Amino acid sequence: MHHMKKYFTEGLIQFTILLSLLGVRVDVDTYLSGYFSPLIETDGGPSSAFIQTPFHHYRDTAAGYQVHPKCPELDYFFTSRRLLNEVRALGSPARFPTRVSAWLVHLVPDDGSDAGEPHDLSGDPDDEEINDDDHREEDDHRTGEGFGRSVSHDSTVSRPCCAAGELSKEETLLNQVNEEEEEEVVKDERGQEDSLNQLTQSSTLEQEDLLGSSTLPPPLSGLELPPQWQDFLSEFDDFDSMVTQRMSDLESELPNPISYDVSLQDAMVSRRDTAHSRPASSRTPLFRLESTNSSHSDPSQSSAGALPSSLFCLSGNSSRNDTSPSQMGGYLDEAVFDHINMLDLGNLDTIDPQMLDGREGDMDTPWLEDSDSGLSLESSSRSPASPSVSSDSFYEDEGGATGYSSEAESLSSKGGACAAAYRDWSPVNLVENVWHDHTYSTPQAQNCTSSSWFTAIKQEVMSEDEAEPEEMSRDERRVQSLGLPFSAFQIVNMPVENFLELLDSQNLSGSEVTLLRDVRRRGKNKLAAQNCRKRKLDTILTLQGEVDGLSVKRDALLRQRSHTAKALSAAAERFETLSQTVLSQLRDEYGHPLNPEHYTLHCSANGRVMVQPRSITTSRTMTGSKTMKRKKNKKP
DNA sequence: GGGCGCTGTCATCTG
DNA sequence: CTCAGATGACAGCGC
Repeated sequence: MHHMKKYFTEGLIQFTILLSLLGVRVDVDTYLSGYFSPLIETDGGPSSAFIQTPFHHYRDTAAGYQVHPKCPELDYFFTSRRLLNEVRALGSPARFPTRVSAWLVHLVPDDGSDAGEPHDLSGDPDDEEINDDDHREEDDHRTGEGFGRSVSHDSTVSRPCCAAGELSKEETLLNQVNEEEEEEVVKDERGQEDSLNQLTQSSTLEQEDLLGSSTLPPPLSGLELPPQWQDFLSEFDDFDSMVTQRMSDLESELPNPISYDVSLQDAMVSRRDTAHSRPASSRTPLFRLESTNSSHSDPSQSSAGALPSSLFCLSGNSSRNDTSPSQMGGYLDEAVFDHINMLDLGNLDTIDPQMLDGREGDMDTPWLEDSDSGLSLESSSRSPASPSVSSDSFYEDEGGATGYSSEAESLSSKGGACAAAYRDWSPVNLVENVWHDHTYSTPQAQNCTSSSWFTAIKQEVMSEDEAEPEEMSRDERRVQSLGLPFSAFQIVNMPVENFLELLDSQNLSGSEVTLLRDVRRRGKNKLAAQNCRKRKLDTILTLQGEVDGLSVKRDALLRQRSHTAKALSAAAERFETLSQTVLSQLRDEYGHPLNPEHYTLHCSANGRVMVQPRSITTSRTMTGSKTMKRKKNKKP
């Protein structure tokens, strides 16, 4: 019945696709809701694909396990789904290039050779999940096997032209894989999982082994033992295992010495979140991912409607339309996003969403907001073309700085005037990112010619004059008193060549030149001082975190030492009790019971247990101590 | 009024 | 040498 429904559904989809190609829209969601994920028709015309928008549903049916893989009419469906998979794979930059290059090349007509037997991959849903999950996880490591398998599942759609020979062989082989082999694969994967689990448990086992090896020696050997000895030795074994168990308990009782490991960035993020009330939508992990992608992607590509830009559209809609979290989770793969967010790129969420949408920022954003001198903190690292801005800086710098780098890069790549780039700097972003920014580059207009720069700045000043004047600093007033069409902020942040050109072109006197130089120097130094202080605070916080972590670790070690000492004391006490019990049951050559005060049990290194007079051990200990003392005396 | 934190500024060093 | 950045020290200001 299940297969009949599947085939009927496939026929329905085929018919629907044909109708859609003719321009007739058919809603099959009502039927497919219980079988496929809802199909949403895109507006891209006949070439558009049916997209299973909820990625989680899509993931559950990934690789066509529940869809008949041999329906050529489903090419678009599979292609779109594969592309969506690639979009989702954007979370892992290492995966994306390989698989996209394999899928976007050309379409090979189906020769029917592999259309005979569909893979019976839809039989066991558990296997599907395992295959799907493992496939995604193993892509990073087992590119050959994982890729081959993925190709085999979608072999009716298209074939990768790169490494075609190899893949086609694998494909042919894999098409002949029967159900048993699939089960074996699943078993192997489960075995790998088990091995992984074993690996994760290995450390624990090693610890237990170490603890076990540290216990008392094995039972008596080489002695003729009476029945009482056998009982004693069995009890001794129990004691041995008890000590081991106790040590294991101690290990389990001990908490993780480092109960938390909060990075400075996390601390800064949490601090920022509490200190600034930003819209929640702009701080969601969803938005982080897209910011990350935007940083990775070439602006030209993103503007050309590449995959990242489509993500931006998702972002914009979701953030603007008040999408519920569940809906967000339905549209995007949190697993991928979490993976991305773990890449120390979380602070990219502070990029203005309007920037990501390619829209112009707030044109009336005042630069001089919170500084009485007019040289706002936000000016730091807000250059549209700072010398440090490069695509490589994304990987080298810390997140906040990188976010600005990408932002500035996108701005400069738009080819707009530098003034427009200045206007697009939202001061709010820097206020939040200053905790992450350790480059603290100053804004500069590197890519602008001098004339265009002056023009842009003058236009900006004109627009700025229309805005309400903030409380001006001394330097700001001094600059304005000179009648220059520049603010102190601009004088501070303009490139040095532009500044020199300004000094030459304005026919300034010596004192005026000195004043402008001082204004520029003070402004830069002010920013430097702010950055320096923040850096110092970061260092203090980092060190404080390290101190806290080390303190926790020290406490755990002290507790562990206490527990170990107690266990050792208990073991010694137990050993003494057992020794007395054994000695009381032993007889000397005259049949007299051994006095426990005069004899003791000695456990040798080879596992033998011998009865020795206490005087011998005492004398041995004495001689040993004397030898040690002699050696110590000889050393100096 | 003194303490404290923040901020701007200066001097100096470094790259 | 110039410039930019970093940093210690100091002063002013507000709480």
